[in-house]
Amino acid sequence: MDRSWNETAEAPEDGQVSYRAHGRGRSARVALNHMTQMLRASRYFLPTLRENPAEAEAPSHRLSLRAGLIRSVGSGLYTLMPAGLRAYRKIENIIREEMDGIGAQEILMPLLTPAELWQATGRYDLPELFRLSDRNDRPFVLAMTHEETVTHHAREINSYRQLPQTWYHFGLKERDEPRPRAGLLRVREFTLKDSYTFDRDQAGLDEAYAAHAGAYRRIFDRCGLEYYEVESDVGLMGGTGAHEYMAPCTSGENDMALCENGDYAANVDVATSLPTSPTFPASRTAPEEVETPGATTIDALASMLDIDPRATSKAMPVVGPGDEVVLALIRGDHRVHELKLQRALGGGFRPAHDEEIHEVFGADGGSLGPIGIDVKIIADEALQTGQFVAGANRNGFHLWGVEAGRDYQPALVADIREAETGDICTHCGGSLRIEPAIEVGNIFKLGTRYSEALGATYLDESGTERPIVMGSYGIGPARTMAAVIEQHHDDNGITWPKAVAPVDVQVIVLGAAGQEVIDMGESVANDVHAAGFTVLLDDRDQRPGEKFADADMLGAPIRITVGKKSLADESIDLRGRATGEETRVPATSAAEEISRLWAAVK
RNA sequence: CGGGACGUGGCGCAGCCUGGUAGCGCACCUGCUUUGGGAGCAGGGGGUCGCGAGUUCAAAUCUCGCCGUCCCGACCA
Repeated sequence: MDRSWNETAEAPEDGQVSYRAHGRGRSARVALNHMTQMLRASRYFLPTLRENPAEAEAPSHRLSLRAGLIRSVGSGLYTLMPAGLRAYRKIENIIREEMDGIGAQEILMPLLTPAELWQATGRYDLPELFRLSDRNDRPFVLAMTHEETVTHHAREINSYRQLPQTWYHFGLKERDEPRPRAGLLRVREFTLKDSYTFDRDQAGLDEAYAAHAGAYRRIFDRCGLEYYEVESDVGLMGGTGAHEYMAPCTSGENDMALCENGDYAANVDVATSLPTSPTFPASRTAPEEVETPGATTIDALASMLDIDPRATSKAMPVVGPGDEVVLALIRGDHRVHELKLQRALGGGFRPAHDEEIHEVFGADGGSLGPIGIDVKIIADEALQTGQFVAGANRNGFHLWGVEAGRDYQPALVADIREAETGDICTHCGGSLRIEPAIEVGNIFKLGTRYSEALGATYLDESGTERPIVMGSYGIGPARTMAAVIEQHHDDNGITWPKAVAPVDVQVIVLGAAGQEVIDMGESVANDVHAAGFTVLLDDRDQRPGEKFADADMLGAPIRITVGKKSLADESIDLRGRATGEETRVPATSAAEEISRLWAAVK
């Protein structure tokens, strides 16, 4: 068998009893994993749209609505319609197989959760958390993730002999998102495959983590997704390491830095890179004042002095932790990355107000610099070498030749700038580019935060009580489905990878061509179905154009056309959705030809 | 939470400025013709114009309030 792996169990030669799904009183073909079916468009609820829905902009959002895969119930709330659920189940099955493959055990935890568990971990007050009460006023939450619940269960683990464990489930999550967007890409309710590992120590966690990374790569590979495994910020959860699986697409919410040579990929929140080198003006032995009337922007300054904007520095006064005014200093052409600066400051910050700036610097924004002031300076790494033109802290003036270490002493030199396209890869010297991507999965070394908070401990060989070392891992199957659509579509609709397509083959019977053509279409569809494929037979009384358009929209990997022409020479037309290649084959060899073509399509 | 836009049959929209019969295209139902890339003709069904107040003889239209939706940003275990 050269079909995708999860389908061997459904092949006709497996000897299973075959039922037929459609039509009362008839039989449906049932297999262990999922059914291959013979679906009839005349009876299948596939509400395709002829026009673009006004509310949908992202390609996956637009196409899932137009192909009849999803319908909205409210902001960030979607129903998967029959065809949408079929694709979703394909992805779910792939995930389940790979999780089982690394020895993970499937469980199912409730959505409704006693508030105590969340109070115990200090997460009860998260703004995204839906809170509610029962009739006796007992507080509950709708789980937005299941660390609390799973750790509650891990309290039953007592001995090192019971470790390691890996548990997973496909569970609903509820999140009061500030802004749901783009169809399935960011929603308020969704099913997450979340898994949790329990180990004795960091080494065990490292192993579990690596196993998950392997499984995740296989999952996304099988789904036909282009993705990058990138280091990510451990965020508010703390923890000792994390990666995200990022699928590049125009609708992506995160920016990634990618090396042209493929040896570096990171979320810009944590990306490190080297800036391109400026062309410096003649160096000075000491800072030298220059009049720059009205030049309060880097562009204006650079053109007035006729210098490379990269040879300037830019000052951003902020009020950091402890209400202290701090000067963040970066190169003129760079942008401060807020999260990085926040990490360097050790807490949140806000831009300083105009009055605060004037009081501390004696000058206004646009003329600020690091010299002659009594303020803590955080300088970006890019300013370490070279002489830069900096603000003089005197309106209308700048300084030539300002050098870190010689002319001012930064309290801290740190990477606080946004990586940008054109930066140099620290690994290989290649060129980096920035691309948007959507996060389809993440893996996270939690450590002992939850086990300590909830008292999930075990006794080691020496009888010492230790907290269980945990990891958590998530994949959103519906978001993955949306990401697949983002990456696999054209002007006419979705071009599904075969492993996740809602149906394998669509058979179009053209027009009211008469009973003979209909019979031929039925016969071909039955043959192909019997060969182990899910078939959608378009037996509707519709115009050819509409049937072709719907077929393109839904995007089954292979389309078969049966029409008048077929009667003449007993032939049918096979067309690959993604390639558009069409071939004419004898109708009697349909099943055989489809199997052959199937092996070739992606 | 800040900024912007929108809410009128299932879908896409016009009408609103300048108050007076709720309209168009698609879809839907019936009949006839048609059928290899979203048909034609004829007939037909379907709308508390988001909700609530107010102004007015009269409100889809003007005023105020609320709700909802989308987009940008902030945020995002």
